[in-house]
Amino acid sequence: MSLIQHIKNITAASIQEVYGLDLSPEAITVNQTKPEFEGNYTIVLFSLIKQLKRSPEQAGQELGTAIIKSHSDLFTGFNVIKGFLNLEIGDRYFLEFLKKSFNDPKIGQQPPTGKKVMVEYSSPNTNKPIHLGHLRNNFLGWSIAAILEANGGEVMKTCIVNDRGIHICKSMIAWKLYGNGATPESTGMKGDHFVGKYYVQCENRIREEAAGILEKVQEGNFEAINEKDKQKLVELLELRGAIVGDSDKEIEKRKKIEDDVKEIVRSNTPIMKQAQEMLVAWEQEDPEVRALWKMMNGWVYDGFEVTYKTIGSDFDKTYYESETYLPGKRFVDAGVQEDVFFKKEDGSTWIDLTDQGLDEKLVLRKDGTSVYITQDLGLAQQKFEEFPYDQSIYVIADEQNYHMKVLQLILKKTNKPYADGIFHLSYGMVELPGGRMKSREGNVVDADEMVDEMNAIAARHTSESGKVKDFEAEELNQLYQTIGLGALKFFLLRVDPKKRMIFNPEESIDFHGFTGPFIQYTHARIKSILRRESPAENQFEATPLLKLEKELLLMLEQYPVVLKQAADEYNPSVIAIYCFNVAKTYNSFYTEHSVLNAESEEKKQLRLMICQLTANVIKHSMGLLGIRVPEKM
RNA sequence: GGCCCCGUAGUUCAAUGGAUAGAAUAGAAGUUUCCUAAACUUUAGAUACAGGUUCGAUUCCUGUCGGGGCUACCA
Repeated sequence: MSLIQHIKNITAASIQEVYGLDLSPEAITVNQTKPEFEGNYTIVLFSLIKQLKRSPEQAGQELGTAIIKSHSDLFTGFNVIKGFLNLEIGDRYFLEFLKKSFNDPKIGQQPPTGKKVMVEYSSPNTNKPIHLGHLRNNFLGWSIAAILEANGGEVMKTCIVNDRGIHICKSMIAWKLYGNGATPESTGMKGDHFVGKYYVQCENRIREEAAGILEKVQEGNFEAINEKDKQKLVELLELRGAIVGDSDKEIEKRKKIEDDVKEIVRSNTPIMKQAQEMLVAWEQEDPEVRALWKMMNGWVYDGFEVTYKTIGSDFDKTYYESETYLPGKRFVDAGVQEDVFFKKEDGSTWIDLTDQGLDEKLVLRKDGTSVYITQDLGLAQQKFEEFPYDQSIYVIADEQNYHMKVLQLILKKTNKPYADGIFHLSYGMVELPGGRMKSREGNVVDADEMVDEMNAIAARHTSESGKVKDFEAEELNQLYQTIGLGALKFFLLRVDPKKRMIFNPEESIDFHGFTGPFIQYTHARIKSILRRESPAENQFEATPLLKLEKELLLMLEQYPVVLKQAADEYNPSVIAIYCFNVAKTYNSFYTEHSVLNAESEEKKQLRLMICQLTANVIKHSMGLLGIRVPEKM
C-alpha cells in the first residue's frame, strides 16, 4: 500500500477512535508538505472541522497526538499550523522501502486486473506522410497503452488506416496526370513523401483552377458550375451582397460566406471532378483504378513502415477502412430494420439525435455509399467481436469531439453492449505560431525531417561534450537516435494531452532543463557510478537520513501512486513531470553528496542503493513514455 | 446563429477548492585539483477583466473582452 493511502487509513481510524466519527479514508485530503514547513505529509483539516466540532488548531493537536501515539513506529513528530496537520515520517519506513525495492527493475508494475482495453491510435491517411501532429497522436497512444499495461490491464493496440476516399483519389489523379510513370524507386523518394507530393500538386491545381472559375462566378458566369451548386452559389452571393457594413461581425460573416463559395467552386474544378469520378470508379471496383490505388497505397505503406519503426509505433492489429466500410453499411441496414435509422424520400439514411440536443445525422448518402461515420460503426462492431473489451480508447484530436459523441450515441441507441466502454481520448492539436498546420497548404512540420533534425542536434551536443570517444560508429548512431527521439517524445508528452500546444520551428526543441535528455543524462550519470560499484546486499545501520536522501526516497516511494494517476487520467504528462522531478532532485543530491567517497561505509551503501533505485524508476517511467535511457552519454 | 474548449512570468508549460501560484527557458550573478557542468546554487519576473459562492478560488457560477474548434450527402 502506498504511504499516502496508509496515512489516510490511519487518520480515518484515529478520527473514529478520538471522536467516534465514521469517515471514509477517501474523504481525507493528504498532501505532500510544502518545503517551507516542517514535516513530510500534511492532513488538511478544514473540511473536517464542522463534523469534528473543534477549531482547526484543536483538532490538529488532538489528532496529531492520537496518530503519533498509535503509530509511533511510522511517525516521529507533528506540528499544526492553521488547519494543516504536518506529519513527520521516521527514517525507518523509508529504509525498509529502500531495502525491499532497490533491486526491482520492474518497480511499479501492477499485477493483472483482467481488464481488457483496446487502444486505437495513429490511424493515418494514405495520401500524405505524417507530420508533427500525428507524432503527438502516435506517442500518446503508444504511451497510454504502456501505462495501462503497467497498471495491470490487458491491452490490444490497433490502428485504422484511412486507405480510401477522396483524399487518396487526389494523389492518384495528380500522379496519373503529371507523374509520367515515376515511382519512388525511379526518383529515390520515400514512398509516403512521393505520394504526398502528388497530393500537394493536386491541391495546387485545384487552387489554380478555382481562382479562374471564382472570377467568372463573381461576374455572374456560372458555366463551369453544375446546376445544383449554381443555385447554392446564387443564394450565397445574394446573401453576401446584403451584408454591407464593415463591423468585425459583418466582415466575419462575409468571410464565412466567401469560404463557402470557394469550397463549392473548388468542388467544381475539372481536376476535382476527375478525382470524384475516380472515387465512384473505386467503389464500383473498376480494375484499373483499384490497381493504381493498390500500387500507390503500397508505396505509402513502405514509407510508413520505416517511420513507424523509427518512432517505435507498433500495433497488434491493423484495420483498413476499405475493409470496414461494407460492414458499416450492413450495420446501418440492420439499424433501419430496427427503426433506429430512417430513410428520407431521396433515399438517404439518417438518425435522429435531436432528443440528445444534437441534429439529425446522415449515415448513408442517397446513392447508398457510406460516409465517414458509417465505417466507424462497422469497425466498432468488428473490434468488439474480435476482442471483447471492457474499454475501447480512441486517440483522436479534439476537432472530432462531435463526431465521437455521435458515434457513441448511435451505438447506445442501437443497444450495443460495448457502447459504454468507448472512450474518446481527445487531445489538443499541435499548432505553429501562425496557426494550425494544414497539409493542404503545405505548412506542416514533417515527422521524418523532424526526427532527422533532432538526431543531428543530439549528435552535435554529443560531440561537443566529448564524453563517449570510445563508442563505435554504430553505437554512436544508436545514441543519437535515443537522445534525439527522447527529446522529441518528451517534448510532446510532457504537456497535458487535452491542451493544444504550440511548436515554434524557429526554436528547435531544447536539450536542457525540463527535457528528455536531461533525464537521460541523469540516468547515465547514475550508471557511471554503479559501473564502479554495486550496492552490496548487506545490512547497514540506519544512520539518520540527510534531507536530500529522504526527499528522494519520499518521491521514489510515490511512483505507484503516480502510475495509477496517469492511468486514471489517461495522461502521460503526469509521468513525465514526475520523472523530471526525480531526476532534478537526484542531481541536487549528486552535487551535494558524494556516493563513492561517502562519509562512511554505511552511507556509501545507502547511497548506492538509492542510486540503483533511482535509475530503475527513471528507466521504467521513461519506458512508459517510449523513451530509452542510455548507459553512457 | 447554435454547441464546445482555452486565456497563468518575455516565451513554453505546472498547480484533486488549501499554506507565500510551481518548473523550464530567455535575463542577471556565481560553482569544476573531487563519482559525467546535457549539471548545480542564487536572483528578478505571471493568474485577461468585473462580479458572485466559500473559512479559503488559477480551480466552481455569471457577465465582458480576447483566441480556437465543431456545426458537410469531406475524412
